[in-house]
Amino acid sequence: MTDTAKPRIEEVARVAGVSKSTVSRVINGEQYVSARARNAVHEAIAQLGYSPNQAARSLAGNRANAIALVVSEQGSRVLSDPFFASVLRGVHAELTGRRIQLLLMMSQPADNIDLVAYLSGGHVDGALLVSLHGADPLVAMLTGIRLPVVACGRPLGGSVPFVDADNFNGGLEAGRHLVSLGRRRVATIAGPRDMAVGMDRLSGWRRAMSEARLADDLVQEADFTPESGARAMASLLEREPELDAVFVAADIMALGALQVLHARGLRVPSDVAIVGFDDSVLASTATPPLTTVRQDVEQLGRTMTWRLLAELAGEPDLPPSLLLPTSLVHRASA
Amino acid sequence: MTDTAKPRIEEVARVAGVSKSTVSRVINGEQYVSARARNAVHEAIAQLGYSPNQAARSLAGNRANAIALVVSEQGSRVLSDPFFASVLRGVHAELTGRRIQLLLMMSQPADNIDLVAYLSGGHVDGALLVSLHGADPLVAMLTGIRLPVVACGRPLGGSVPFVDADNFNGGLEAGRHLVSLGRRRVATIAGPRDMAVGMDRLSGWRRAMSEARLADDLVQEADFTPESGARAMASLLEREPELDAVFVAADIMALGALQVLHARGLRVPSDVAIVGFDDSVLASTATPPLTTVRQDVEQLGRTMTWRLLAELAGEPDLPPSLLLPTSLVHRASA
DNA sequence: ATGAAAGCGCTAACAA
DNA sequence: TTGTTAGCGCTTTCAT
Repeated sequence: MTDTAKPRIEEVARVAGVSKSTVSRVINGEQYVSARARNAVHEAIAQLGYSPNQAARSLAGNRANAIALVVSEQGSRVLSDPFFASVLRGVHAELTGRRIQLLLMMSQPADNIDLVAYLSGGHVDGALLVSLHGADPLVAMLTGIRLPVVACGRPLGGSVPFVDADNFNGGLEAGRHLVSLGRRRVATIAGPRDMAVGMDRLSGWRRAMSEARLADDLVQEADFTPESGARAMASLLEREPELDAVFVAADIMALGALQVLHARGLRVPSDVAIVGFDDSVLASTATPPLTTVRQDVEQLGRTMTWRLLAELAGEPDLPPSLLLPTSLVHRASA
Repeated sequence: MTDTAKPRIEEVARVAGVSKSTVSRVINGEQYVSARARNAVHEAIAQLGYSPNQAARSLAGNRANAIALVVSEQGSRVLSDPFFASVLRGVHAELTGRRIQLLLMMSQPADNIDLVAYLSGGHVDGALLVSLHGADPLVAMLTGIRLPVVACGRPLGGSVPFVDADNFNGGLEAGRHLVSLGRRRVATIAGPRDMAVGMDRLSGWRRAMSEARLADDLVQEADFTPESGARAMASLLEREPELDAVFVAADIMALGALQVLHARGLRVPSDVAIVGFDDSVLASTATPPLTTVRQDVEQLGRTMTWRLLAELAGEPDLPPSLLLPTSLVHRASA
C-alpha cells in the first residue's frame, strides 16, 4: 500500500532476488522451482500486493484465461429464469480459485457473425452454451472455429459435448406419480418443440402414460414463460374440461398454469393435480407449493464448467456428455 | 473462410495496402485517416474476417476494454432474483456494439482482497457494484485503488456515484394507495436495515402513514428472499391479527407473504391488501396478481452502464448520481 | 494523412 | 533448477 504504481513482475523478481522467469513459474504453479525460490516469490508478491496483468499473460501465453458463457436467445427470457441464475452460480463456483474469468455474451439473431468473430479472436479459451434452440447454427459456427464448447442441455442438432439432467426420467417419474394418485385424464404442458429438454421430458411423460394405458393426447406446447404456461393451461382446459392432472415441464410455466386454474375456480390438487419441473425457488413459494421434479441446476453448471476446463487442460478420455439425476420432490400440488 | 489461421493486423495492412498504424487508426475510429484508406481497410477486414486480439489491444493501449459487474453478497441470493436478471439485461443492452466485455465477479466475504487485487490489476476499466450491503468495505477499497465505480442503488456508506430508483416515492405511493383503499391498520415488510433501498422505501411508507395520521409501528424486516417474507408476514400477523394491508418492499418477499396469508385462510385483497415493489415477472404471475411499485430495472442497468462509460470516456460534468422514477401498477392484490 | 519503431507485461524456448 | 532472450499483436509517439 506504500507504492502508488502497480508493481510489475520485474519488481517482484527483484524483491525476491530471482528472475522474472522464476516468478512466472511460481505464479503458474510449474514444477521445477526450489522451495526457497517459491517462498521468496510468494513473500514478494504479498509484500508488493502484486497481481499479474491478464492481458500480458494472455498475449504471451496464447491463452485467454477466460471462458464465455454464451446465452443464445434474446437473453431477455433466459436471464429472468431462476434456472439460468442457478447455472451461473454453478459455473462461478467451479471457476473460483482458478483465475479464469467469465465473460457473459448474449447472441442476438443478427449478431452471430460478430459473436463468432469475437470468440474466434482468441479472447476466450472455450465457451459454455446455454439455452440452445433447435439446430442453432451457432453450434456449427463455433465448432467450425475449433473453439472447445460444452452445451447446457442436449442440443437437437450438431454433436457437441453437453451436460444435461435426466429429463426423460424426470418426465417419467412425474407421470407415474400422477397416475399413482389415481388420476386418469393427465395432460402435459411441454417445452418448445425445438428444445431437447422439453422433448425429453415429454417422452418420459408419454412413457408413463403408456405404462398406465392412459391416453397421451393432452399435450400443449409452451415456451418456458409463465404467460405461455397460462395460455397452454387454458387451451388444455378447453380441449378437456375433465382433466384431473397436468405435468408442466418447468416451474416457471406452472406458475402461469396455476393462475389459470385458480381463475377458473379449480382447486389444486383436489380438482387438478400439478407436477412441475426444476424445483426452483418458484416451486416452494407457489400457491400451493409445487410437487416438482428436482434437477440440481447448480451442479449442472459446475459439471459443464468442469467438463470444459478438463478439455482445455487436454485431459484424455473425457466422456463426451453427462447426464445428471432427477428426482421427484413431494409438496402440496400433487 | 479460406485461410485457417487467424489473420493479424499485419495481413489486413498488406491487403489494404497501408501500414499497421493506419489499420489501427481505422479500427479505433481515429480522426486523421483518408476516406480511401478507411475504405480499403474496411474491405480488407471484411475479406479476411479479421477480429483484433483483445489481449494485445489491452496490453498496448493500457485499457482493458472490459468492465466488471461485481455482485456483492454470496451471489447465491442475488442471482436468483429477477431484479438482478433485469439489471444484467440493461447493462448488456448498453454495452452491445461497444466492444466492451462484461466480466462477472462475485465477491465472497473472504475474497475481497483477491477481488480488489484482481480489479486493480488493470483487467477492467471500471466496475458496476450490485447488491451492496451496509457500508461495504468493498466500496472504499475500490475507490482506494482509483477504479471508476458506479453502484446499483444508493450505498449506505461511502460516496460513490450511484443510480437508483426513487424508492422513497415508491414507498410513499404504495402507502397512500393502501390508505386510499380505506385500510387503517397498514403494516410493512421492509428490506434489511443495512440496505438503503429498503430503508428508503420504508421512509416513504412512513411518510404516507403520517400523512394519514395512521400508526407506523407495524414494521418487520426481511432480506429479499421469499422465506424471509413469509416469516415477516407471520410475525406481523402475530403482533396484529387485525391488520388489513401490507406494503412489501419487494415482490419476491411478497410471494412468501402471500403464502402465509393463504395458509391462514386470509383473503387477498378483501382481508389483507398487498402492495409489492419491483413489478418483476413474479408480480403478474402471483396469486392474486400483485399491485406493485414499478421500477424500470433494465433502465437502471442501462443508466449505470452509461454513467460508468461516460466517466471512462472522461466526460466532464457528470451528475454524481441519478434517480429513476417509480410508479404504481394496479392489479388485483390491492 | 501516414509509416517506422518502440514498447505494453508477460510466457516460453533455449542455454547454462 | 534457473536466467537470458525473443517475441505475443497491438497502440502510440515521433517523424515525415
